[in-house]
Amino acid sequence: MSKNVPASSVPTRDRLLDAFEELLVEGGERSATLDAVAAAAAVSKGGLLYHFSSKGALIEGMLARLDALAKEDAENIRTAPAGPVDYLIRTSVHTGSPLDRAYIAGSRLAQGRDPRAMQVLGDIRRRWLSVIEDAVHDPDTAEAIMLISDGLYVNSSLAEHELAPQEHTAESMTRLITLIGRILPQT
Amino acid sequence: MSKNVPASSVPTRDRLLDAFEELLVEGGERSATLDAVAAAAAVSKGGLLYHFSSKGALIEGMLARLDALAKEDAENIRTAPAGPVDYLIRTSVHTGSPLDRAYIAGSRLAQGRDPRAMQVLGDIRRRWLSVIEDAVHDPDTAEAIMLISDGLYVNSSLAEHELAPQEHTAESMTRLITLIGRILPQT
DNA sequence: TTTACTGTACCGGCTGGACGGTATAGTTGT
DNA sequence: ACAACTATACCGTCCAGCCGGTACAGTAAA
Repeated sequence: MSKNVPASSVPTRDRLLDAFEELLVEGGERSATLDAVAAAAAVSKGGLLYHFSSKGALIEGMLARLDALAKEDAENIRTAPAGPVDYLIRTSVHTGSPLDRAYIAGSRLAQGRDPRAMQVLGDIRRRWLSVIEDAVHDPDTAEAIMLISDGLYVNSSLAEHELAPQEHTAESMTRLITLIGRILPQT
Repeated sequence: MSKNVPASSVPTRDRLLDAFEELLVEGGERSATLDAVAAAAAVSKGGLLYHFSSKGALIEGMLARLDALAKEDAENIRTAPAGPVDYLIRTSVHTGSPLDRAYIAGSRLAQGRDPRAMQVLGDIRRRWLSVIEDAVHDPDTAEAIMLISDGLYVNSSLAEHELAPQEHTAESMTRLITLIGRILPQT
């Protein structure tokens, strides 16, 4: 009955957050019930409520972790060797990174009209846009690049589970970035 | 012989579909319950189930109408006086048109992982992409334009109810279209 | 033209299951 | 001893789907 598995090197709290995100990504808001989250994290329902006293607390915990990851990422974008635009576009297709998963999970909640999730996602986008604006020195160009990034995210999200409208391969991303080069202000 | 109810010139079936879409758009998947749909359409629950024998049937009815609207729209894009790209981009921000509403409603279901909704949305996107490809004669450029369109849709959807990351005005759309002009293959 | 019947459109109460949350008694590792 | 759980039972609410009605329009034979 006991899980003495060494898998529990990860704290239960984080495993619960991971399970919550996974359920949101795979099955949408409706499937992410407290019972399901507890089961997926191999924790009893009581155990879940020990760490997060309500579903709202679970959501806030998840959004807080997303926000922290996004802050790190903004710094990665700013200091990327190949440049912010290259980095942003390439990381806009899902790689299965913690930030990816957390971001999609947050999107699911935002689609469910959760105001906290909408707030956090809005903040993250503003942060990214600001970094790109600093890099390209033109608001309209920055906005266009952000739109492409947004589009990639959405498509990647739909494509994740079969039936992609189009594969976004490394080569196609390179061609896309070349194309974006044409809208950058001439230096 | 006249209808004693002049207000409901719209058939009940369509009013139910309208109400379903509205609830999906405004409140997400969770709020679009059968009771809520019936109430919003000023019909009893029994009346709803007379027209749509299950929630699945309601979803399928909504998606069928969306698909029909999208087919008309693809034709509008192809034959637009200002050109397909101009038309596609300008109609990617929400105007409150029936297609807009239906499309967002479909997106909500797709985020909830409904395979029928994902299928329909995928078909629609492929149709649009195909029209743009015919217009710009380059797959990569067409894909980039579609990504911007996707991005506009998502942002418009988040912006709809307060807290837009950025207003998308008529002027900013014109500037965006000018920018897109730079990635078109030289003629 | 009355009576009997049929189909369409709709009402509203009910049930069973799922979900969020509470409670509580017991267990395990440090 | 205390924190970190497990296990189980329970409550109120919400929801999808079901069912027994009602109202009425048309139709058709007597």
